[in-house]
Amino acid sequence: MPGLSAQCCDLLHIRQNVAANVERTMPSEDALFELSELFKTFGDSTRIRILFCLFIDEMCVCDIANLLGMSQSAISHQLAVLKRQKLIKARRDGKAVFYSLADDHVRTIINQGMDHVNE
Amino acid sequence: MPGLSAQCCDLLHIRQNVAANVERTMPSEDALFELSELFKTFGDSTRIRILFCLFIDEMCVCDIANLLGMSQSAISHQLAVLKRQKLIKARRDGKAVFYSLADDHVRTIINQGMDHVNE
DNA sequence: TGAGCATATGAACAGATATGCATATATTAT
DNA sequence: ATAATATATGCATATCTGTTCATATGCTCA
Repeated sequence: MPGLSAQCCDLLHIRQNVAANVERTMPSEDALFELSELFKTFGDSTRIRILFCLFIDEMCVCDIANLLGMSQSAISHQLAVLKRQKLIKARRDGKAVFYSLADDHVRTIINQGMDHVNE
Repeated sequence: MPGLSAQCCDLLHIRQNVAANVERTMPSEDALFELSELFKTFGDSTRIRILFCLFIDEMCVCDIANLLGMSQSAISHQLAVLKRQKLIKARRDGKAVFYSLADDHVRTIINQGMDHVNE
């Protein structure tokens, strides 16, 4: 097959249906972007530690900062990231803002990741 | 309570058991590192697209590069990242190296993420 | 052995990102 | 209103990361 294997091994051509299946099952560009953004959000140990705090109970910024031994600013920045991704929600009570998990999906995803790590 | 609320609201002190529960359930530093590294690996749309390819079938580097319209080098680098995380495995067949999913855990985690995105 | 193809890899660079610092906003109490 | 506290946010920066380019390695065939 001259011409077909110009810049690649021609093994793909042997299984043409594979390429079609990839095309069919590959999510849209938007979905791929959102998916990777979601995982990127989990891909930072500070944010993961924040989520483990919120697994226990809702907490204000300062509580989290104290528990994790980090600055208020660092925590607030990361809470903003988590909120932008709709993984957590905020509730103001006087001067304090209490953060909590947006839904239990978050817990499921993290636990799934933990399962993979623990083995 | 003078002294106790020096650098933070003292709300945490009201629920002392919360702090204890956080301590108890927070994974070790090593586990947190591995967990965030795992999610970090999923946090790139190129790597996710590679995984969606491998959901269909094992593939050589060049197949993937062609399917995704990216350079051989870029794909090879990302395959190395995925392999370092033990998410995929490699099998050499002559000049080609075929990559495939290491286990079905990968599929589960990605699907879980997709569920969260699709709603 | 040498040519050619598939893949791996190191260096460099551009773009992203987590944190600290300074400061703004919001709420409460005096 | 003023002060004090809790949080948010813009900017600067050091670090990390994805891609490209050039080249090395590994395999096959003539």
